[in-house]
Amino acid sequence: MSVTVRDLRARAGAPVGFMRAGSGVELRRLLPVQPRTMVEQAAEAIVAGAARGIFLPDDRLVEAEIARDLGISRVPVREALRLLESQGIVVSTPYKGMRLMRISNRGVAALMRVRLSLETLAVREALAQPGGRERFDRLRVAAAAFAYALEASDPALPVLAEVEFHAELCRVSGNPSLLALWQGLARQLAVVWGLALRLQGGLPQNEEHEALLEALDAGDEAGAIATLVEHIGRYARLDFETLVAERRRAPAM
Amino acid sequence: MSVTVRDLRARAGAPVGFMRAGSGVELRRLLPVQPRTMVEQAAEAIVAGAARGIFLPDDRLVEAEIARDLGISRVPVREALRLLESQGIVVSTPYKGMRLMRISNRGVAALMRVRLSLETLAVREALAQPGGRERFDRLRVAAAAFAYALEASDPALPVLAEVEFHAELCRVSGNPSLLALWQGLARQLAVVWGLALRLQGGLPQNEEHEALLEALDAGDEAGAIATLVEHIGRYARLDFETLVAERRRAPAM
DNA sequence: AATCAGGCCTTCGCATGCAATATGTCTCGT
DNA sequence: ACGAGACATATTGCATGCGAAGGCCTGATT
Repeated sequence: MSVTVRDLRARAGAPVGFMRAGSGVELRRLLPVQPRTMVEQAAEAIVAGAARGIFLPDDRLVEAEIARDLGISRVPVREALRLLESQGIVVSTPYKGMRLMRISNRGVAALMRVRLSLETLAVREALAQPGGRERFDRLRVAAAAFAYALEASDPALPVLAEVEFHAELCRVSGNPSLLALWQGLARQLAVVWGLALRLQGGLPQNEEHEALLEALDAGDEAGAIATLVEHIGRYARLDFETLVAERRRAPAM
Repeated sequence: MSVTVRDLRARAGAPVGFMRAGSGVELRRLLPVQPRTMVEQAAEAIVAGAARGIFLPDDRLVEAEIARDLGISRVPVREALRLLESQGIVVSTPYKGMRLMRISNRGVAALMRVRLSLETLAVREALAQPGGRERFDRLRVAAAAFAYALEASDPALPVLAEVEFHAELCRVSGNPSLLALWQGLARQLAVVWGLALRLQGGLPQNEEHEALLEALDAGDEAGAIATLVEHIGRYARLDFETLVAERRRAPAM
């Protein structure tokens, strides 16, 4: 039990956007420090817990339990859960509590189609943005970070880096609505990917990032989109349902 | 002040999904009644208030004030605001409070591009669904409801019906992720449309719904998407910034 | 033996209260 | 007069507590 506490707290320090400082605004030395409220930390801890397999899909998320583990009261936990609810990570039934999102193969496939649609738009708008190839520098940094994360011992790091790479793609599109929407999806993806962690072939390859970057540099919209289709389509072919079932039988795996 | 109370409470009864019972599952007589918590009602009341012009873009949303107006405590209001935050309707700065989303012409245009991307996917997936033309019956109902709402005295009704029509479009796509994402956008759209209420040309025309339905019936994907582009592009050409400025000078208008 | 009713227990929903932070104002010194 | 510092107020963030709804177990009844 106390392991869960440590785990959640530890993860809270390495959230989805863990590389924000590195890949973000490099020029401004002192980026404005925003006070991190319990709510955000709780939300990130819950997502991280799900991505880590501490919570499995369709598991019940008991407020009091999470609050105890995080060492805070139920109120910020509730708010965090609400936040996650409208992002589709948890589903709430009044007076019955919250559960982690269910994962079905159909659901993941549908999710990936939506995601592909958003990222296709991101590619189009990124290419339509003014500026030269230096627009994509941050994307290059993210790709490098991903390659680096692949070498790390922690299998969760590539997942985070992968999320960050695609977040950058949406960011360079210059469309704030697009980015916001994608951030919501990213958390769902983090949960899904958490399952596929140890699956060979589940992790994306760095070559695909490079290929995407090359197509972007060349202004090759169709090529970039084709790369995306391939890159994202990979996940839609995995069998998440049996993965969940296995994980439920052997939680330690 | 007590006007605000009444207004918010009244609107809480006619939320964005106000026609859910009518356009929803017709066959099952008794659809399961879910207890409506204060949080949902508060969220809908806030969105409705924004769509009504009670709150203008970038206005501060003081928890205690809203709680007083709604006659509830601050806790559910906070949760509602969190919910809206992750949908982009309000932006929160820790210890400084929540503000309603800002509206800029660029922002609306970007939002509309994202929306168009989602609805394009909706059309594609809806056409790919099995079944005959009866798949779109609910869409037809929504279109009829919109036509009916145009005749109503309340200028807010067509906006709600318009939202509902497009929500149906996403629903018939059979893609739950797509629908969920769109629902989040819908609330932003409700706020934006609230501004354009009295603008001639701001309201959509029913003919476009009919044209879309015809194209869908014919299985004409390109035609349907072209209609959507036209239909949605209409909004991107409005000048929301001066609209907000005018509204702020003459709130009673 | 199966079923249904009743009570208990868990958990959620919301209210109240206090601490923490920001902001406006006022005074004081230069 | 102008700016800096300190106080006062407004508002948010979080904790605690109580009532309410749902689930479960037990036991009585058919």
